[in-house]
Amino acid sequence: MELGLSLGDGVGFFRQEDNTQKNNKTTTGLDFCMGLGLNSSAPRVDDQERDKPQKSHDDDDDDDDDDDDDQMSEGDHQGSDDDTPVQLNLLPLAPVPRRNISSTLLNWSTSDNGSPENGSSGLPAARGLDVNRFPPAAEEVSSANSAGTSPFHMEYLGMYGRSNNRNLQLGGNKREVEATANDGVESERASDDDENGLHTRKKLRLSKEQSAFLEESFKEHNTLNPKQKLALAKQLNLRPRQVEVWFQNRRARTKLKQTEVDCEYLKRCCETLSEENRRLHKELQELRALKTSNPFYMQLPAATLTMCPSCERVATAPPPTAAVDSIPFPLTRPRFYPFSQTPTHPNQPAAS
DNA sequence: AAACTGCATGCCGTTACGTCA
DNA sequence: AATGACGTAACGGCATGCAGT
Repeated sequence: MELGLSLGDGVGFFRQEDNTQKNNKTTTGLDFCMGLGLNSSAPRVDDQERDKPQKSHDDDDDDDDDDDDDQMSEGDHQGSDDDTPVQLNLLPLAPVPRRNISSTLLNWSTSDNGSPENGSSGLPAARGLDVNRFPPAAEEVSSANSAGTSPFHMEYLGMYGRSNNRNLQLGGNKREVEATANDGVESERASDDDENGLHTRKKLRLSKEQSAFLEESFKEHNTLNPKQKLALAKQLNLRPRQVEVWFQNRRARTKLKQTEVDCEYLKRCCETLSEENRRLHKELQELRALKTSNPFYMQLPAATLTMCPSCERVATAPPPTAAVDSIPFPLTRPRFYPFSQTPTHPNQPAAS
Protein backbone atom coordinates (compact mmCIF):
# COMPACT_ATOMS: atom_id res chain seq x y z
CA MET A 1 0.00 0.00 0.00
CA GLU A 2 1.63 3.16 -1.17
CA LEU A 3 0.33 6.59 -0.65
CA GLY A 4 1.01 9.63 -2.70
CA LEU A 5 1.70 13.06 -1.35
CA SER A 6 1.34 16.46 -2.75
CA LEU A 7 3.03 19.45 -1.27
CA GLY A 8 3.29 22.80 -2.82
CA ASP A 9 1.37 24.27 -5.68
CA GLY A 10 -1.09 21.49 -5.36
CA VAL A 11 0.46 19.75 -8.26
CA GLY A 12 2.20 17.05 -6.35
CA PHE A 13 1.80 13.59 -7.52
CA PHE A 14 2.64 10.16 -6.39
CA ARG A 15 5.47 8.89 -8.43
CA GLN A 16 6.01 5.62 -6.69
CA GLU A 17 3.13 3.71 -8.06
CA ASP A 18 5.46 0.99 -9.25
CA ASN A 19 7.21 0.49 -6.01
CA THR A 20 5.53 -2.66 -5.07
CA GLN A 21 6.31 -4.23 -8.37
CA LYS A 22 9.87 -3.10 -8.67
CA ASN A 23 11.02 -3.42 -5.17
CA ASN A 24 10.24 -6.64 -3.50
CA LYS A 25 12.44 -5.88 -0.57
CA THR A 26 10.85 -2.79 0.72
CA THR A 27 7.25 -3.39 -0.04
CA THR A 28 5.33 -6.19 1.43
CA GLY A 29 1.91 -4.82 0.99
CA LEU A 30 2.11 -3.20 4.35
CA ASP A 31 4.28 -0.28 3.42
CA PHE A 32 2.35 2.65 4.60
CA CYS A 33 5.49 4.73 4.40
CA MET A 34 5.07 6.11 7.83
CA GLY A 35 8.50 7.56 7.86
CA LEU A 36 8.72 6.25 11.35
CA GLY A 37 10.36 2.99 10.74
CA LEU A 38 8.77 1.63 7.67
CA ASN A 39 11.01 3.75 5.62
CA SER A 40 13.91 2.29 7.39
CA SER A 41 14.07 -0.43 4.83
CA ALA A 42 14.74 1.99 2.09
CA PRO A 43 18.22 3.06 3.07
CA ARG A 44 19.49 -0.39 2.93
CA VAL A 45 18.04 -0.78 -0.46
CA ASP A 46 19.77 2.38 -1.42
CA ASP A 47 22.98 0.96 -0.21
CA GLN A 48 22.55 -2.09 -2.27
CA GLU A 49 21.38 -0.24 -5.28
CA ARG A 50 24.17 2.19 -4.89
CA ASP A 51 26.74 -0.51 -4.98
CA LYS A 52 25.59 -1.94 -8.23
CA PRO A 53 26.48 1.01 -10.37
CA GLN A 54 29.54 1.42 -8.28
CA LYS A 55 30.74 -1.95 -9.32
CA SER A 56 29.79 -1.17 -12.83
CA HIS A 57 31.64 2.04 -12.56
CA ASP A 58 34.73 0.28 -11.41
CA ASP A 59 34.45 -2.17 -14.19
CA ASP A 60 33.89 0.21 -17.02
CA ASP A 61 36.07 3.07 -16.12
CA ASP A 62 37.70 2.82 -19.47
CA ASP A 63 34.74 1.57 -21.33
CA ASP A 64 32.89 3.33 -24.04
CA ASP A 65 29.56 5.01 -24.27
CA ASP A 66 27.59 1.84 -24.51
CA ASP A 67 28.65 0.77 -21.13
CA ASP A 68 27.78 4.11 -19.77
CA ASP A 69 24.39 3.86 -21.27
CA ASP A 70 23.93 0.48 -19.80
CA GLN A 71 24.90 1.75 -16.48
CA MET A 72 22.54 4.59 -16.65
CA SER A 73 19.69 2.49 -17.75
CA GLU A 74 20.52 0.16 -14.97
CA GLY A 75 20.65 3.07 -12.65
CA ASP A 76 17.36 4.26 -13.94
CA HIS A 77 15.80 0.98 -13.28
CA GLN A 78 17.27 0.55 -9.90
CA GLY A 79 17.36 4.17 -9.09
CA SER A 80 16.26 4.80 -5.61
CA ASP A 81 13.74 7.19 -6.92
CA ASP A 82 11.92 4.20 -8.17
CA ASP A 83 12.70 2.00 -5.27
CA THR A 84 12.24 4.15 -2.27
CA PRO A 85 8.94 5.45 -1.10
CA VAL A 86 9.56 9.09 -1.66
CA GLN A 87 6.28 10.82 -1.92
CA LEU A 88 7.23 14.40 -1.50
CA ASN A 89 7.58 16.49 -4.52
CA LEU A 90 9.00 19.72 -3.30
CA LEU A 91 9.01 21.93 -6.28
CA PRO A 92 11.97 24.11 -6.91
CA LEU A 93 11.57 27.82 -6.75
CA ALA A 94 12.63 28.20 -10.30
CA PRO A 95 11.80 24.98 -12.04
CA VAL A 96 14.16 23.97 -14.74
CA PRO A 97 12.43 22.73 -17.82
CA ARG A 98 12.46 18.98 -17.84
CA ARG A 99 14.03 19.00 -21.24
CA ASN A 100 17.12 20.47 -19.72
CA ILE A 101 17.43 17.61 -17.38
CA SER A 102 16.73 15.19 -20.13
CA SER A 103 19.39 16.63 -22.31
CA THR A 104 21.94 16.78 -19.61
CA LEU A 105 21.57 14.79 -16.47
CA LEU A 106 19.48 12.08 -17.95
CA ASN A 107 21.84 11.69 -20.83
CA TRP A 108 25.07 12.58 -19.24
CA SER A 109 26.11 9.01 -19.43
CA THR A 110 26.35 9.27 -23.16
CA SER A 111 29.11 11.75 -22.90
CA ASP A 112 32.50 10.41 -23.76
CA ASN A 113 33.94 11.34 -20.44
CA GLY A 114 30.96 10.22 -18.51
CA SER A 115 29.74 13.70 -17.95
CA PRO A 116 27.80 16.07 -20.10
CA GLU A 117 29.38 18.75 -22.08
CA ASN A 118 28.91 22.11 -20.63
CA GLY A 119 27.54 23.24 -23.90
CA SER A 120 24.49 21.12 -23.41
CA SER A 121 23.81 22.44 -20.00
CA GLY A 122 20.38 23.68 -19.22
CA LEU A 123 21.97 26.28 -17.03
CA PRO A 124 23.75 28.65 -19.29
CA ALA A 125 23.62 31.36 -16.71
CA ALA A 126 25.05 29.19 -14.00
CA ARG A 127 28.01 28.03 -15.97
CA GLY A 128 31.15 29.84 -15.29
CA LEU A 129 29.97 31.04 -11.94
CA ASP A 130 31.20 28.72 -9.32
CA VAL A 131 30.57 29.29 -5.68
CA ASN A 132 33.60 27.19 -4.97
CA ARG A 133 35.96 28.92 -7.24
CA PHE A 134 38.07 31.86 -6.49
CA PRO A 135 36.28 34.49 -4.56
CA PRO A 136 34.85 36.97 -6.97
CA ALA A 137 36.13 40.44 -6.79
CA ALA A 138 34.60 42.41 -4.00
CA GLU A 139 32.80 44.66 -6.39
CA GLU A 140 31.36 41.66 -8.17
CA VAL A 141 29.91 40.24 -5.02
CA SER A 142 28.70 43.59 -3.95
CA SER A 143 26.98 44.36 -7.19
CA ALA A 144 25.50 40.93 -7.46
CA ASN A 145 24.05 41.01 -4.00
CA SER A 146 23.02 44.56 -3.67
CA ALA A 147 21.55 44.97 -7.09
CA GLY A 148 19.66 41.74 -6.79
CA THR A 149 19.72 41.38 -10.50
CA SER A 150 22.13 38.52 -10.57
CA PRO A 151 20.69 35.16 -9.74
CA PHE A 152 23.94 34.16 -8.25
CA HIS A 153 24.48 34.89 -4.70
CA MET A 154 28.11 34.26 -4.48
CA GLU A 155 29.97 34.76 -1.34
CA TYR A 156 33.23 33.13 -0.94
CA LEU A 157 33.53 32.32 2.70
CA GLY A 158 36.70 30.38 2.93
CA MET A 159 37.83 26.86 2.58
CA TYR A 160 36.27 23.48 3.08
CA GLY A 161 37.12 21.82 6.29
CA ARG A 162 34.88 18.80 5.99
CA SER A 163 36.82 17.18 3.26
CA ASN A 164 40.12 17.70 4.88
CA ASN A 165 39.01 16.87 8.34
CA ARG A 166 37.31 13.73 7.28
CA ASN A 167 40.13 12.90 5.05
CA LEU A 168 42.48 13.04 7.93
CA GLN A 169 40.22 11.00 10.09
CA LEU A 170 39.56 8.30 7.62
CA GLY A 171 42.88 8.39 5.96
CA GLY A 172 41.38 9.78 2.83
CA ASN A 173 38.67 7.67 1.34
CA LYS A 174 37.27 7.85 -2.10
CA ARG A 175 34.67 10.32 -0.99
CA GLU A 176 37.31 12.84 -0.17
CA VAL A 177 39.61 11.94 -2.97
CA GLU A 178 37.00 12.65 -5.54
CA ALA A 179 35.96 15.71 -3.66
CA THR A 180 39.38 17.16 -3.82
CA ALA A 181 40.18 15.92 -7.25
CA ASN A 182 37.85 18.35 -8.88
CA ASP A 183 38.75 21.38 -6.95
CA GLY A 184 42.42 21.74 -6.71
CA VAL A 185 42.15 25.39 -5.94
CA GLU A 186 39.80 24.92 -3.07
CA SER A 187 41.80 22.06 -1.72
CA GLU A 188 44.89 24.12 -1.79
CA ARG A 189 43.18 26.91 -0.01
CA ALA A 190 41.72 24.54 2.48
CA SER A 191 45.05 23.01 3.11
CA ASP A 192 46.61 26.37 3.54
CA ASP A 193 44.01 27.40 6.03
CA ASP A 194 44.24 24.13 7.83
CA GLU A 195 47.91 24.61 8.10
CA ASN A 196 47.20 28.01 9.52
CA GLY A 197 44.95 26.42 12.06
CA LEU A 198 41.86 28.00 10.54
CA HIS A 199 39.08 25.49 10.68
CA THR A 200 36.40 28.02 10.09
CA ARG A 201 33.33 26.44 8.74
CA LYS A 202 32.53 27.60 5.29
CA LYS A 203 29.05 27.59 4.02
CA LEU A 204 28.07 28.58 0.58
CA ARG A 205 24.61 29.33 -0.51
CA LEU A 206 23.82 27.52 -3.70
CA SER A 207 22.35 29.61 -6.40
CA LYS A 208 18.72 29.23 -7.31
CA GLU A 209 19.71 27.69 -10.57
CA GLN A 210 21.95 25.20 -8.89
CA SER A 211 19.28 24.33 -6.37
CA ALA A 212 16.67 23.99 -9.05
CA PHE A 213 18.91 21.77 -11.08
CA LEU A 214 19.66 19.60 -8.11
CA GLU A 215 15.99 19.48 -7.33
CA GLU A 216 15.19 18.28 -10.79
CA SER A 217 17.83 15.62 -10.62
CA PHE A 218 16.54 14.62 -7.24
CA LYS A 219 13.19 13.99 -8.80
CA GLU A 220 14.83 11.60 -11.18
CA HIS A 221 17.07 9.93 -8.65
CA ASN A 222 17.00 10.66 -4.97
CA THR A 223 20.32 8.94 -4.69
CA LEU A 224 23.29 9.19 -6.95
CA ASN A 225 25.85 6.73 -8.03
CA PRO A 226 29.42 8.02 -8.18
CA LYS A 227 29.26 8.73 -11.85
CA GLN A 228 26.09 10.70 -11.60
CA LYS A 229 27.46 12.61 -8.70
CA LEU A 230 30.59 13.56 -10.56
CA ALA A 231 28.66 14.54 -13.63
CA LEU A 232 26.25 16.61 -11.65
CA ALA A 233 29.05 18.30 -9.79
CA LYS A 234 30.78 19.12 -13.01
CA GLN A 235 27.57 20.34 -14.50
CA LEU A 236 26.94 22.72 -11.65
CA ASN A 237 30.54 23.60 -10.93
CA LEU A 238 30.25 22.15 -7.50
CA ARG A 239 32.39 19.71 -5.68
CA PRO A 240 31.07 16.15 -5.66
CA ARG A 241 31.00 16.33 -1.91
CA GLN A 242 28.65 19.28 -2.13
CA VAL A 243 26.34 17.37 -4.39
CA GLU A 244 26.48 14.43 -2.07
CA VAL A 245 25.69 16.55 0.95
CA TRP A 246 22.89 18.29 -0.86
CA PHE A 247 21.25 14.99 -1.68
CA GLN A 248 21.65 13.78 1.86
CA ASN A 249 20.08 16.90 3.24
CA ARG A 250 17.39 16.75 0.63
CA ARG A 251 16.52 13.21 1.57
CA ALA A 252 16.41 14.25 5.19
CA ARG A 253 14.05 17.09 4.37
CA THR A 254 11.85 14.76 2.41
CA LYS A 255 11.70 12.35 5.26
CA LEU A 256 10.95 15.06 7.73
CA LYS A 257 8.13 16.43 5.63
CA GLN A 258 6.76 12.96 5.16
CA THR A 259 6.84 12.38 8.87
CA GLU A 260 4.97 15.59 9.49
CA VAL A 261 2.34 14.67 6.96
CA ASP A 262 1.95 11.22 8.38
CA CYS A 263 1.67 12.56 11.89
CA GLU A 264 -1.06 14.87 10.76
CA TYR A 265 -2.83 12.03 9.10
CA LEU A 266 -2.58 9.83 12.16
CA LYS A 267 -3.87 12.65 14.27
CA ARG A 268 -6.94 12.93 12.13
CA CYS A 269 -7.37 9.18 12.23
CA CYS A 270 -7.15 9.28 15.99
CA GLU A 271 -9.71 12.01 16.18
CA THR A 272 -12.04 10.13 13.90
CA LEU A 273 -11.66 6.97 15.88
CA SER A 274 -12.21 8.78 19.13
CA GLU A 275 -15.37 10.31 17.79
CA GLU A 276 -16.55 6.95 16.59
CA ASN A 277 -15.71 5.44 19.92
CA ARG A 278 -17.78 8.02 21.69
CA ARG A 279 -20.65 7.43 19.34
CA LEU A 280 -20.53 3.71 19.90
CA HIS A 281 -20.37 4.07 23.63
CA LYS A 282 -23.41 6.21 23.47
CA GLU A 283 -25.14 3.74 21.24
CA LEU A 284 -24.23 0.94 23.58
CA GLN A 285 -25.66 2.75 26.51
CA GLU A 286 -28.84 3.33 24.63
CA LEU A 287 -29.05 -0.32 23.75
CA ARG A 288 -28.45 -1.31 27.31
CA ALA A 289 -31.10 1.06 28.46
CA LEU A 290 -33.47 -0.27 25.89
CA LYS A 291 -32.71 -3.80 26.90
CA THR A 292 -33.28 -3.02 30.54
CA SER A 293 -36.54 -1.24 29.99
CA ASN A 294 -37.88 -3.70 27.49
CA PRO A 295 -35.90 -6.95 27.35
CA PHE A 296 -38.13 -8.43 24.68
CA TYR A 297 -38.28 -5.42 22.49
CA MET A 298 -35.29 -6.08 20.27
CA GLN A 299 -33.65 -9.35 19.40
CA LEU A 300 -30.47 -8.73 17.44
CA PRO A 301 -28.98 -11.50 15.38
CA ALA A 302 -26.13 -13.09 17.26
CA ALA A 303 -23.82 -12.81 14.31
CA THR A 304 -24.33 -9.08 14.16
CA LEU A 305 -24.11 -7.95 17.71
CA THR A 306 -23.13 -10.02 20.67
CA MET A 307 -22.24 -9.10 24.18
CA CYS A 308 -19.53 -10.81 26.11
CA PRO A 309 -21.10 -12.22 29.25
CA SER A 310 -18.01 -11.65 31.31
CA CYS A 311 -16.94 -8.17 30.38
CA GLU A 312 -20.21 -6.99 28.90
CA ARG A 313 -18.46 -5.63 25.85
CA VAL A 314 -20.08 -5.72 22.49
CA ALA A 315 -18.51 -7.48 19.57
CA THR A 316 -19.64 -7.74 15.99
CA ALA A 317 -19.06 -9.95 13.07
CA PRO A 318 -15.94 -8.91 11.14
CA PRO A 319 -16.37 -6.82 8.05
CA PRO A 320 -15.87 -8.36 4.64
CA THR A 321 -12.33 -9.43 3.90
CA ALA A 322 -12.03 -7.21 0.88
CA ALA A 323 -12.86 -4.21 2.97
CA VAL A 324 -10.25 -5.12 5.55
CA ASP A 325 -7.58 -5.57 2.91
CA SER A 326 -8.20 -2.13 1.59
CA ILE A 327 -7.34 -0.48 4.87
CA PRO A 328 -4.03 1.33 4.80
CA PHE A 329 -1.48 -0.03 7.18
CA PRO A 330 -1.18 0.37 10.10
CA LEU A 331 -4.66 1.60 10.55
CA THR A 332 -6.38 -1.67 10.22
CA ARG A 333 -9.97 -0.76 10.14
CA PRO A 334 -11.47 -1.38 13.51
CA ARG A 335 -14.84 -2.79 14.07
CA PHE A 336 -17.61 -0.32 13.55
CA TYR A 337 -15.27 1.89 11.59
CA PRO A 338 -17.41 3.74 9.08
CA PHE A 339 -15.94 3.75 5.61
CA SER A 340 -17.34 7.15 4.92
CA GLN A 341 -15.40 8.64 7.79
CA THR A 342 -12.03 7.21 6.96
CA PRO A 343 -9.56 10.08 6.92
CA THR A 344 -7.86 10.53 3.64
CA HIS A 345 -4.14 10.41 3.76
CA PRO A 346 -2.55 13.24 1.82
CA ASN A 347 -0.56 10.76 -0.18
CA GLN A 348 -3.54 8.70 -1.02
CA PRO A 349 -5.28 9.61 -4.20
CA ALA A 350 -8.87 10.43 -3.67
CA ALA A 351 -11.12 7.49 -4.17
CA SER A 352 -13.10 7.85 -7.31
C1' DA B 1 33.60 -21.34 4.20
C1' DA B 2 34.12 -18.24 7.91
C1' DA B 3 36.32 -14.35 10.03
C1' DC B 4 38.49 -10.12 9.61
C1' DT B 5 39.60 -5.63 7.57
C1' DG B 6 39.20 -1.58 4.80
C1' DC B 7 36.44 1.16 1.97
C1' DA B 8 32.41 3.64 0.35
C1' DT B 9 28.26 5.61 1.36
C1' DG B 10 23.94 6.23 3.76
C1' DC B 11 21.42 8.25 7.74
C1' DC B 12 21.17 10.87 11.99
C1' DG B 13 22.00 14.53 15.00
C1' DT B 14 24.24 18.64 15.33
C1' DT B 15 26.61 22.90 14.18
C1' DA B 16 27.28 27.05 11.91
C1' DC B 17 26.25 30.23 8.48
C1' DG B 18 23.09 33.22 5.57
C1' DT B 19 18.78 35.47 5.16
C1' DC B 20 14.88 37.82 6.62
C1' DA B 21 11.47 39.98 9.44
C1' DA C 1 22.10 48.35 13.76
C1' DA C 2 20.89 44.44 16.56
C1' DT C 3 18.54 40.28 17.12
C1' DG C 4 16.00 36.09 17.00
C1' DA C 5 13.85 32.64 13.96
C1' DC C 6 14.33 29.84 10.23
C1' DG C 7 16.39 27.32 6.31
C1' DT C 8 20.12 24.78 4.95
C1' DA C 9 25.09 23.66 3.87
C1' DA C 10 28.43 21.19 6.17
C1' DC C 11 30.24 18.21 9.62
C1' DG C 12 31.19 14.04 12.79
C1' DG C 13 29.74 9.69 14.15
C1' DC C 14 27.87 5.43 13.40
C1' DA C 15 25.76 1.54 10.64
C1' DT C 16 25.80 -1.27 6.78
C1' DG C 17 27.16 -3.80 2.64
C1' DC C 18 30.74 -5.30 -0.30
C1' DA C 19 35.27 -6.82 -1.80
C1' DG C 20 39.62 -8.46 -0.73
C1' DT C 21 42.64 -11.18 2.29
